[in-house]
Amino acid sequence: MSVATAPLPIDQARALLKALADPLRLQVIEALGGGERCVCDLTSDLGLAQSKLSFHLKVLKEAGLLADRQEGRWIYYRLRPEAIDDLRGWLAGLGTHCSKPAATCQ
Amino acid sequence: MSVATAPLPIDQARALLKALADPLRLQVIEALGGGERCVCDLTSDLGLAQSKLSFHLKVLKEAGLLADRQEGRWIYYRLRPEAIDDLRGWLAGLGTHCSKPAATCQ
DNA sequence: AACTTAGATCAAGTTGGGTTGATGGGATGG
DNA sequence: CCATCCCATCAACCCAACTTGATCTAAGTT
Repeated sequence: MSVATAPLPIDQARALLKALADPLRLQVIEALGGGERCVCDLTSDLGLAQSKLSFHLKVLKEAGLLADRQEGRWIYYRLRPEAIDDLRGWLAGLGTHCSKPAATCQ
Repeated sequence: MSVATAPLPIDQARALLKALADPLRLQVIEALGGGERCVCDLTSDLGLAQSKLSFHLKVLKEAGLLADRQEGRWIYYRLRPEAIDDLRGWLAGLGTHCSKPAATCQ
């Protein structure tokens, strides 16, 4: 069983959504969905300019979606599934009361 | 119990994320989380210019996050929780294999 | 120490997308 | 009809964020 996470503040939810809402970053996320990778592998797999990938990795990391570690001169990035779970939990709260009928305008 | 939804194509996931990744649209989503509302109420509740709200409602609707209906001269918008569930399901698939260790670079 | 490689950072250029104000169009009421 | 209200649409403007190419730093190598 999973531990219930505290409800995400809306600003943090938005930061996660914004970080994910980029086609290139989603490719990175999907690539890392298969496991930890070093930057050089991501660069060649996705066919990206090095500075471009570095820019997007930073965005994802600052949003809390990625973690990294250094080993020699290589840096390995991995997903932080907690961040994704937090966002999923936040999204779950949205639809719960939405079927309440509107007060009729007049 | 809920019916299992087909896995979302990545482009559609991105469209949903992009639509949600805006502070104003998130306010709209939250407001509609409480139930259906007409545009005039949303305009006054959120203190928005009418054309601005209309623009964002269109974005959300085209992403599949909102549905609307007309009644006289008023138009009521409501959340489509299926869209949110689809996105949640897509996010759930991301973290499942991400703990696989990286192949060591050398 | 000099060189090479992995990756981050920076400045300049470009653009997608949000904002603003005005106009258009359908529905109701007088 | 004519006026009014609700909402969508359009054009012009503006800006945050992405891209590009160059430079910088740190770790290894010789």
